[in-house]
Amino acid sequence: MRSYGQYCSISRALDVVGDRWTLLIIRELLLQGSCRYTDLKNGLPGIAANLLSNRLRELEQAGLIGREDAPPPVATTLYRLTDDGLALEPALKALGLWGLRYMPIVRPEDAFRAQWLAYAPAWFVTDAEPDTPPVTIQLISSGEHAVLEVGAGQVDSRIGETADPDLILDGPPHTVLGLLTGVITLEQAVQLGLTTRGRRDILTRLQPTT
Amino acid sequence: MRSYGQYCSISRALDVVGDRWTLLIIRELLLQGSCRYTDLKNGLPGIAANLLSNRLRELEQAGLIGREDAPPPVATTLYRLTDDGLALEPALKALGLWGLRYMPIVRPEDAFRAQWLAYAPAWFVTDAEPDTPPVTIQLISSGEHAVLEVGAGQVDSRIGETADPDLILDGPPHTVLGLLTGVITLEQAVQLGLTTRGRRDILTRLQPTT
DNA sequence: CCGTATCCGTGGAGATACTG
DNA sequence: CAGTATCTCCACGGATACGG
Repeated sequence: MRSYGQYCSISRALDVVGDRWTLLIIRELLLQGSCRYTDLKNGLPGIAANLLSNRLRELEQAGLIGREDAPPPVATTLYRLTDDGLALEPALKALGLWGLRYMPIVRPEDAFRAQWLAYAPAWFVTDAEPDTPPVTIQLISSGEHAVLEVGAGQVDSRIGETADPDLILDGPPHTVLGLLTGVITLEQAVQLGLTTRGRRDILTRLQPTT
Repeated sequence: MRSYGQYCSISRALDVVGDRWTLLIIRELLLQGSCRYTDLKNGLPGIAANLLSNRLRELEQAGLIGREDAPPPVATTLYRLTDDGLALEPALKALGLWGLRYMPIVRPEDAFRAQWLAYAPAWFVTDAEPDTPPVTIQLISSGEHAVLEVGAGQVDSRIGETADPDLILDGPPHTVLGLLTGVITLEQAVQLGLTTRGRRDILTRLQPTT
């Protein structure tokens, strides 16, 4: 990217990560951890193959990511964030928190991935009842699955399914995420197509970051 | 900007502010407050005039900035951030904090402005001795002037000059900002061209955000 | 003087096809 | 699977000219 040519830490940051797609590549590496080219491409629907290659090379030169050879069975290249790359997490969180205001806008053609279903509650929601026994919530949306573990004041998440969750939330992405992040009420979510099964009462534990 | 087409709050945020120059325009409006086209152009060295016009129009449509007519004497248009625009401050702070790691890299041709000298200590430094009487530091660098007020656990700043500061720091941008943000020591700063006048001892109050 | 509009050269983005 | 090569096209940047 062409430098802004300004002695300011914001413009210096954007000199490095201000290019199109760059911060989303960092996002995927944060969410997925060490992963392959194909995993990245899959987590970045819409990116061109050559652009992903270019960005990975640039990010490696900038020292934000590293490549390593995967263990024998697979024998491919794995990409992972360096410490400098990991240090972008607070910036991505702040940007994502700001972006929540646009999540009620529905664009049916938008792509959706399980890891995006998982990270939003983990990053933007806390457990308001730390002394109550932990509970598990199964999230289902657009065929993507994620599991929330709510307890000890924390909300943890992972992609996938769990047996015997305390609550199942199933509906279009904007209903599940809108409910969890506090931009719509349970009644509105149900109206918009959310179905629930299990202990609806535990939803009161979820406290969105403001 | 072309949408990323992903249902994720980070990509939604970047759909709005991910274009080149956009976040730097927000930065200037945050630092300068309500200001004129020319003030923005001056705070964004390197931007093309048409691009600034386009971005201002896009940002207005996105609801991040508003225009208002200035009071009679000047009779020009003033631009200011809306609440949605102001809400980007935490994201810019997080990005700027990350970008500090690149500030020791000296690029002599970089532009420099008083407001960038002012915001960095206010955003990234705290007062480690809240119960000690407040002190004033005059910063001078590349012909730009800023004043720091350190006290009550806070660091406030403004552009300009003050009479009778407790300390004057004068030197190249990377020495003044490097010293204040804790990336170099006083000895290193002096070695790199910083000159001081007054109470050097008050520098120990300044505690960089990690 | 303030702000916008136009023209043009260059480079990055995007789509597709292809290869080890 | 993991990229590379090629092509088209738009966005950016720079200069300049224009309207309030």
